[in-house]
Amino acid sequence: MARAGLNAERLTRAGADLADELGFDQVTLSALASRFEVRVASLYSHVRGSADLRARIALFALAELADRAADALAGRSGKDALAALANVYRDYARTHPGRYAATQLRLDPETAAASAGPRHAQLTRAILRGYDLTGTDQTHAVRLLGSVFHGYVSLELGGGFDHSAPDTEETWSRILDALDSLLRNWPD
Amino acid sequence: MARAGLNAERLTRAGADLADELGFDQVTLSALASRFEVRVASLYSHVRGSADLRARIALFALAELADRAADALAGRSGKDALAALANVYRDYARTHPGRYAATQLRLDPETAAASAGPRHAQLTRAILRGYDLTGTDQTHAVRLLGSVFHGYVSLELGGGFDHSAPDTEETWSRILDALDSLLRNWPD
DNA sequence: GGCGTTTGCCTATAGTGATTAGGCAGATGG
DNA sequence: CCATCTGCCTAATCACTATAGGCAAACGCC
Repeated sequence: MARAGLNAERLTRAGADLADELGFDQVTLSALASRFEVRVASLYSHVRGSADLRARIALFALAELADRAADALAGRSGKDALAALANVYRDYARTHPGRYAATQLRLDPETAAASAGPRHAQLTRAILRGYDLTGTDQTHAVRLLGSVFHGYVSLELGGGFDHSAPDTEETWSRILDALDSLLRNWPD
Repeated sequence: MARAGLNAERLTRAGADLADELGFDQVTLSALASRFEVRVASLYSHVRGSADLRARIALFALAELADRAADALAGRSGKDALAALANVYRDYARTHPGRYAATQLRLDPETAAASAGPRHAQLTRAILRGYDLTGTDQTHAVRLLGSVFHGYVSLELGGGFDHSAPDTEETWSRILDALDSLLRNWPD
């Protein structure tokens, strides 16, 4: 019987594709097995089960997103950097909704700490070098930016802004203006 | 055989409780049936199935949350109103994580339009009366506030702010200060 | 109070996905 | 070239969803 050449990484990537096509919660071992024309039980040699697969997809997506963010930030600063990072998140969510949904999976503490999650915080913090924030205000600002990016993107993706004018493109650009202005005039 | 007195509303409320206890995606007809000491098939007389139950829980939670928001806003304006609304969302998510997760369920367009979703937008817009924003800037600000509230609350709930100092209480209060300041000095 | 109708909850059955145990054969290495 | 390993298999079990059809409790009417 011909071997399919499965391994955890190929399964994870295929699972991520499946997530983008069907939605993250439609990622099943059955669907994945069909894709490789293999029996479901065969997957258990490579991943521990359904939960493990999802966690792997989440880690993969977090890392991929952090890589794109790092690329986008290279050579930029100030508002330019702010917009670049924000757009990476938004574009990623729009082009890879399943992968983006995966990044929101709750990981257990050790896994989360070893994930690319902290890199995201670092990248956001890097943006603040172009602004005049010190001490704990930096952390507050990192959290605010994370909240806005994640909140906006997930509301837009979830259709929360449908059925209301004006279009989201304009709002997005005005929000970036507002954040830039806020960071330049951060209140004590 | 004694009747259990089931109906859609009791099932929805019990489902919401189940969501808070086990997580929204652990809400199953099986678990709900056990809770009422009834067979799973019996639930189908009251809800169309699992998806219908989840949608009902989502609508219930959206309405409950809008009611609390409306209560909290009564008699307040300016930053006082901003903080009151923000805290309603945050407190709801912390005390009722399953219900809060339910509010993020993607509803089909007609259902969404008939839900309490638009009321949330209206309540947020009401806050802006205390600030000097006109025309489309109001909509942009509504979306920004929605993004921050939802983003912060879901990151905090998802553990995204664990393992990093300072505590989230301080960040939350500083974010409210920052939003108030931003709304008072909204850039053109 | 009896009686027909409604309706609430039941049993039975079937389909899908997750998971584990154990087997066979293709790949690998001395 | 044979022993071992390992990749994928079949088979079986369990949980949840869903539908069809049945029985009896509740209800309304006289």
